[in-house]
Formats: sequence, structure tokens, C-alpha cells
Amino acid sequence: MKDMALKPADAPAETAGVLLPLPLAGAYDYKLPRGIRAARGLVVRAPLGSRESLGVVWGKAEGAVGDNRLKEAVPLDGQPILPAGLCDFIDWVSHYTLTPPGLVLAMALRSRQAFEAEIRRTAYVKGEELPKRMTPTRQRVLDVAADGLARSIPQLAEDANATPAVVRGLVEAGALLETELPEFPPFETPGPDFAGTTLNTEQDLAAHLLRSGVAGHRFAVSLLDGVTGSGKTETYFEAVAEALRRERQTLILLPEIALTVQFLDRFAERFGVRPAEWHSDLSQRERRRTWRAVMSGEARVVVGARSALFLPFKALGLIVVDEEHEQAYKQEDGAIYHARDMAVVRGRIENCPVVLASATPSLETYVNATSGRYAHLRLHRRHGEAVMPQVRLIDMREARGEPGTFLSPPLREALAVTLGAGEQAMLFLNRRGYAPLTLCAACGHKMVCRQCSAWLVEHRYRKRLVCHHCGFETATPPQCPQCGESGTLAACGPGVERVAEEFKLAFPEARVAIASSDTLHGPLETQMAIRAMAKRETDVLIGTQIVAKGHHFPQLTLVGVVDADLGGSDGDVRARERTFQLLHQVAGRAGRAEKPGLVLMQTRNPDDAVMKALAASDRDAFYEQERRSREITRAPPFGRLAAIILSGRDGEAVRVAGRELAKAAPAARGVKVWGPTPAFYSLLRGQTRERLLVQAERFVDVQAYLRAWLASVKLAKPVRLTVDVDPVSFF
DNA sequence: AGCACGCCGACT
DNA sequence: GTCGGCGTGCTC
Repeated sequence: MKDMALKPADAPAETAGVLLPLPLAGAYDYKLPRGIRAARGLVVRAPLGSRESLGVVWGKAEGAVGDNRLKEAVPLDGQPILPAGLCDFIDWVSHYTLTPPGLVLAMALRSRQAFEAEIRRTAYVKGEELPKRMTPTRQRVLDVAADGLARSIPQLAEDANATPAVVRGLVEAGALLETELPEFPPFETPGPDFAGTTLNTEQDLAAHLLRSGVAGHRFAVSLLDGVTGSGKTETYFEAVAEALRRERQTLILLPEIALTVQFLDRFAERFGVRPAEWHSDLSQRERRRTWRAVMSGEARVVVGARSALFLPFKALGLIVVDEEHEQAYKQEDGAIYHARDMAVVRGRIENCPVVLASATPSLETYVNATSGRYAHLRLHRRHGEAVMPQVRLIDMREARGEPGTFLSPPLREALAVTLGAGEQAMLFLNRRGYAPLTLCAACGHKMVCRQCSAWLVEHRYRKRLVCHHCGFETATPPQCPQCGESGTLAACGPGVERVAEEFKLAFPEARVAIASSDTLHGPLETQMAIRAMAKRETDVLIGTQIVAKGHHFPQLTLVGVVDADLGGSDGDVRARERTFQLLHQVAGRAGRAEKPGLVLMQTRNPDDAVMKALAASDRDAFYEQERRSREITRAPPFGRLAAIILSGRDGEAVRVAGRELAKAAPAARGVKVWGPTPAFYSLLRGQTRERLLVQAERFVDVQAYLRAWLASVKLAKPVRLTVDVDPVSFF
């Protein structure tokens, strides 16, 4: 910062390309004040039309606009500079995802007032002098201040049980001296050796490798691969400790905020203090505080959701992506990116190790780990005596119960045995509400959302039909809106509510709880339901994927999967992988203490590779099969995919645009373009959606191909075009 | 993203 | 006659 002033004051003003946090194609040229060097990353205030925007010096001026017409951008006070690693990362993400660089910058500058001058607060400390007149109240105030800490007037008054007037009197008398307090209390530094850990041999070996990676200060990716309860967190905490010892920062990414509370406590047990947090629920103030502390290097460890990737780390020494296979890492709106993949990129740019942790890695990561691109650190053993549960398949083509029932006789029998033995059970069905489809028995009319093309899901407790995509709701009508017949609307298929109804009928005395996002509002209620289960106030928990994640119930010995085929093969290359991951995770809930667990999965495809691998508890058999199938079909990671989504209110315009775009697709070796086809939910929130899919061999530069293609077409106004490089969902 | 300019309905 | 609705387009 200092050398910027070294330029002679009479040197001509420099120009620079300034990136603005707006969806513009590139940087805009500006003049800089005389004597200010155009250093990349320099944060400026840039006049823009009639207003002013924050901007960042990005490079040389492009020269598209004449120098005489350039406005002057002024550096902020203190001439803050974004870390070079962040600037390079923004460019990389922009290039890879085909997102305008300014939009990516906007994600990085999400704390708008991050650069405003610190608001310092006046505070008071005890001085040398004593007041001429001493009263008991005055004495109390001085006693409180005796510890030397600076406090505000109201704070002192409150702590000493006095009125602010008394405190002010002491200030007048010179017994309290005015000082300034920083705007925020500093982040405390976690202690790498606060609490010792005992690791088993396997964990110790993995921890050793991770530690030396951090010490070596080099980019390398490791997959920390271990079943639930094998101590992945404890193991990578050793790498965090090493980064702390070396005075480098750590970023730990978690897939969702709901998981952070428990995580923060666990972190505090190991390191003495909670780490800094970063997620969308932070207040403006907390955001500003954390952003600044990350940039200054004061925040040593940040735990956050995917957006934490765009924080201005001063000296990043380690990135951990926990539960790396989670789909929540894929950002689907605004800039579309996969936080796990971008974490690897950031690690490469920052020259630091990246640790991916999972019990059921994504196939991409698995392939990278088994091919030697990533280090593969496996943790096989579970804590204590816990063993993996036994998984048995129930062939629903043979074992169906009464029509309209969803719990097969073998599953009912197992439930009876478990409850009879005084143990707990869980029924898993990844479907909210009572029934996913309501159909008129007389005319066959299906109740669908007018905004979306999705079925309306019946929520019987609330007596409403709900669209799970746009939130549209309507009272369940007494008669069919199509043919007008009464009492003909029939619920088709099960949701958790319906399974609960059937269960209660069969086991009237059992204590049941339903866990879905409809019954549990927020992490607090989820926590309460989990506690009730842990305290054995619930016998059977019936839930959606909300119950699949890491809670252990020692008395839970039976897990029933109501429909293991859900989410089947709807054209999504990753559907099988996701089914496997989810069911594996659900199965892991059973038998975590000394009691052996049993998992029963109801399926109509018992010969499917996913089911067979689950039944044989042979995870790698599934991965190897899936790897081969992806290799044959040139699906990721053996080929590249990119989706182009066209959307708009005017359905016909969208379809026309789709056809025109397809016609303009350049021919290229190793590239196939499919579509346009209506997107899976072709109508979403009233928007018509069409999709084109680009399938390319690995040697193809997909971004260059897409750029050339999209530059050659001009779309009609009411149609929006989004590019999704490496799509994971096919909505 | 803002904010201006611009061309059609109900009002002090 | 104007105030204002938000559609389109530009900002170095």
C-alpha cells in the first residue's frame, strides 16, 4: 500500500479496467487519481451513470472508450486491496461457469458495507484520580472498572447497578478516562492443542498425511473416506490444528446451515473457541465483522456454507469440504457452480491442500481417488463396538400386503418384533405429505399445479393440496374440478403422513412421530424431535431425508425403507448414485451401539445393482459398477456435460428460441447437442422451460464451444438463457 | 443491479 | 391537461 504513494505527483493519471459487481460482460475503464497506481484488487468508488458503485481494479484499461470520456474512480480510505487469490478465483469461476465476472465479484462482495470506516465506540476505563467526593454508588462503579476493561457508559451503569448519571459524574471528575473501543470484539484464536485427541492407528496415519500436507503448503486433494462414526471429523481436525500452528487460515465447508450448530460446539470442544461462521442467515453486522476479520487474517477458521468460498482469505492454508457428495453444494440460482469443485480450484490457486470428506463419495471424487489423482485415505472402523447393520431386501412384487397399504407383511412383522423387544424403529420415505398424486376415479383427472407441471401433493392434516415447487396451495376440493363428481378424488401412493396413518392402525399403542419439513420447522424443532427419540419418548420415527443425517440412537435397531425405488431412473445420470448415497446413509442409522441393526428395504427391483450392493453391504461393488456404466456412456467424469436452459413467460417464444439455438449449434469433434426438450418440470412458477444438453468428450474445451455458440445467436427479449456447466440435477 | 427515458390510463 | 404505471436499455 505504501509504495503506491511513491509515484511522482506530476505523473499522468493512470487508467484501469475496473470490475463492477454487476452482470456486465467485462470491466469498465476508469481514470485513477494522480499518483495512484492501478494495482489489481484495489477497491474503488466508481461513478456509474447518475450513481456510484463499488468496483475493483482488475487490469489494464481496454481502451474501448476514449480516455477523454473516462470518469475517475477513487480508492477507498486505506486503499484496501482484495487478496490476489480471490481475484484469480473470481476470474476462474467466471470463465468456467460462463457467468459474467461482475456477478461473481458481487458474490464476493456480499457484505456491502465491508469497506466502510470502522465505527468506533467511546468507552471508559478507570483513571488514576479519585473523585473528590466518594459515594457508595460511585465506589461500586469504580470497583467494576477496576479490572481495567473499557466499557460504555450504559454498560458500566448496568454492571455496577448505578444510573448513567453517576457514571457521567465520574467522567466529569476525571476518575474515568475516555478511550475508544474497536467496532467489534476480536475473533479469538482457536488453540491447536486445547484438547488432546486419541486416534486409532488408521486415523493417526490419515491425520499424519493431512498434517504434512498442510505443513508442506502445497496443493493436493485428499479424499477422507470413512463410514459414519469412523472419526472423519476428529481426523481432519488434526489438519486444522496444523494450519493453526502455522498461522494459516482454514475454510471448512458444510452442506447446510442446519448442521452448523452441532458442528460449532464440536469444534469448540477440540479448539477451545467457536470458529467464525459464514452463511446466508448472518445479520449485516455479523457479515461485515466476519468479512473484515477474514481479510485481515484475524479469523483463523471459518465454517460456512458454499458462499464462504468467496471470502477474502489473507493466508489460506487448508480447505475442508465435509460431506462432499451432498447435492446442496451445487448452487442453482444466480451464478451456477459446484462448491466442491470450486473448492478444489481455490485450493490450487491458493496453493493449499483440500480435504474432501464423505462416507459415500460422489462418483467423480471416487474415480479421482482410486485413479491416484487424489490421495485416498480410508477409515474402516466404526467407534466402539458398532457394526454395520444387516440389510435385507423385500421384493414388493411378491410381498405386497392389502391393496392401498404400503407396509409389507415382512416389514410389519419385523416392526412387531422390534417394538415387542422394547427397541426403537425408523420408517424412511422420502416424500412429504399424505399422497403424491390425487386422481379422479371417475374421469381420471389428475390434480396438477397451474403454475408448474408438477402434481399437487395432498397434505391431509392441513386438508390442502400443495405444490412442492412453487408453494401454491388450495383446499382439497369436495368434488372433481373436471367432471364435477363428488367423492371420487382418490389419493394415489404414499407420503410420510399416509405411512404414519397405516402404522398407527396396525400398532395403536406405539408412540409415533413424523419428521419432515412440514412437521419440523427449523433446526430447533428438528433437534427436539431428535432428543425425544434419543430419550425414548418416541418408539417409531417416520420421516423423510430430514432423519437420514448423522444422529445416533442407541436403541434404534430397525430401519424400514418404505420405497427404495423412489427417485429411480428419470434420465438423470446421477440418480442411481444419489439413491445409493441416501439409502446407505439411512441404513447407517440402525444398530449403532452394541445391538445389531436390521434394515429392510422394500423394492420392486431387487436385482438392480444399487439394491444388490446395499444388501451385500458392498459399497465399492456399486461404485465399480457405476464407474463402468459411466465410462461406457461417456457420462461424467468420463465425459463433460453442460445444460442450456431457456425460460420465459411466453411459452411459444421459449420453444422458438430453443429450436433456433439448436440450429445454430456449431459442429465440433467430440461434441453432441441434444434437444431442445421441455425441462423435467417444463412449467415452473409459471415459466416455460426448455433444455438443451451438450455432451462432450473430455478433450473438448466446453467453455470455448459454448462461448462461440452463444455469441453467434441473438435471442428474442422475453427469453432468458442460463448455462449450467456440469449439471447435477435435471429440473 | 439501479436508474433514466418513454409511451398509455385516472386524477389533483 | 398532468402524475405515474413499469417495459427496455445503458452505465466506462
